Amino acid sequence: MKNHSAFECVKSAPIFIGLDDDTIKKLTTISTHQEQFPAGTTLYEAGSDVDRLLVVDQGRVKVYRLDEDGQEQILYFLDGHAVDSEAALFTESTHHNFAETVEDSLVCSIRKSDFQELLEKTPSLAVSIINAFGNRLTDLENRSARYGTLTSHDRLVQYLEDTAGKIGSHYFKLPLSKRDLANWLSITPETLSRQFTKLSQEGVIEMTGRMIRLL
Amino acid sequence: MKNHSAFECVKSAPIFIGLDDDTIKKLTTISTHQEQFPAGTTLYEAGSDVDRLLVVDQGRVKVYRLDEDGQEQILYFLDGHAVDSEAALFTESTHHNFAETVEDSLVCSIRKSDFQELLEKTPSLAVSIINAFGNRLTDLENRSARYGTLTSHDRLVQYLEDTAGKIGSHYFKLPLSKRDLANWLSITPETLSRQFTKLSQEGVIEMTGRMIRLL
DNA sequence: AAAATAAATTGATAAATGTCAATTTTTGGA
DNA sequence: TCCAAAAATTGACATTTATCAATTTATTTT
Repeated sequence: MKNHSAFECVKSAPIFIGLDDDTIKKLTTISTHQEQFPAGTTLYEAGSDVDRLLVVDQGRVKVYRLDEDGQEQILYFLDGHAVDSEAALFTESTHHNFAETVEDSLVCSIRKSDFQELLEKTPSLAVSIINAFGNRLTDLENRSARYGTLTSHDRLVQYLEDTAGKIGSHYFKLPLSKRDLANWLSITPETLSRQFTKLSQEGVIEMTGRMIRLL
Repeated sequence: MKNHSAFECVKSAPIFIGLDDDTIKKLTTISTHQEQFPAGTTLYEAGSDVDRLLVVDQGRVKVYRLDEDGQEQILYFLDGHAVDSEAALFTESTHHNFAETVEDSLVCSIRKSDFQELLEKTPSLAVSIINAFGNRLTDLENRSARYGTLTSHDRLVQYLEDTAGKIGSHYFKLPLSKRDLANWLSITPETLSRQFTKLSQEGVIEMTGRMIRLL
């Protein structure tokens, strides 16, 4: 795993896009250096204090919560250079969700208090964050609007098309286990498996293990 | 309909909670005075420019989009003193959604450019907005996490309990038409009707028209 | 590499939800 | 108040999806 500098880690985060290098440098000074976590590491748990802002430099982090039956409900994934705050960096004092790496990941973090202090001094930073939150909101709105009415078949097609678009190729490896994917699409693993079979029969995809080719 | 002053309209908006009166006054100076719209008025359409921030003082506004079949997908409602920005006040230049009053409503608005200017000068305003967006995000996350796996029966119960909680009474009038409610819960009106019948039989509610009593 | 564990698939069945059509109820103007 | 239009309800049926159980395939671990 390539080890970026803390500066690059912060600079490449979408939430900080558009900030001048001076501000980035200020952010870097208050950020911890990168830490490496193996897949399966819990980064925070429901009930723990929200004391820092996470920036995922490399890898993938799954944010989820547990329902009454102890069932995992995946809320979203953090990948690329995503920044997590659980949308609660300012109001909430405790986490409501769980965050766990699903791949080996590099993560740097910024302490909440340091961040708030800097924010008060740097309005352009605030605007960037509002933008980033706005984008997350838009994503979620899209998801709930589209996935709400679609059949499992169409939800899967949507997901595959979205993923191909993001990755920029029609041939890719599923970035999730099929279990997690089923959870993400709010269907059972059995139904997912059947829809994959159906899509193969329909000639929409070719699938070998976790590799998918969209036709 | 009671006609608040523009000051009260702005001050009571959750997004601006915690701001000192000076900042509120500044906001008031750049906000338009209240406008009254009858139910069914379209406030903006997909494709039009995002040029102002809406503050709903009284009434209810439905924000939705149209899918390929021309079907309405309700994204969220703005009521009480909610502020809409379509989460795109800074990044997007055009609306992706439609907004329509579902009750006679009082709305005041703030021009985008004026608002951005003030924001640059007033860090505490930015923090408030980040909080408000964060809350919206949390709401949406809760919705998609909870509603994704629940049956239509349980989704309806959840909704009724949430609504009773918000209104602060176990006896209330549905703030939506049953059509819109079905859409909101991602089920058909027929299924909704059957679930209402079932809840009545189970003794969970008493229903007369749009009046609901939660037992 | 073999054993142990977890993940994925498949089949049979039950439960939930959507669809279509007919009717009743409600709502909003003339 | 009455009438027309929209909304809500109900029934019969088709479709989708979940559930449970059994098996096969992957993935870890020793």
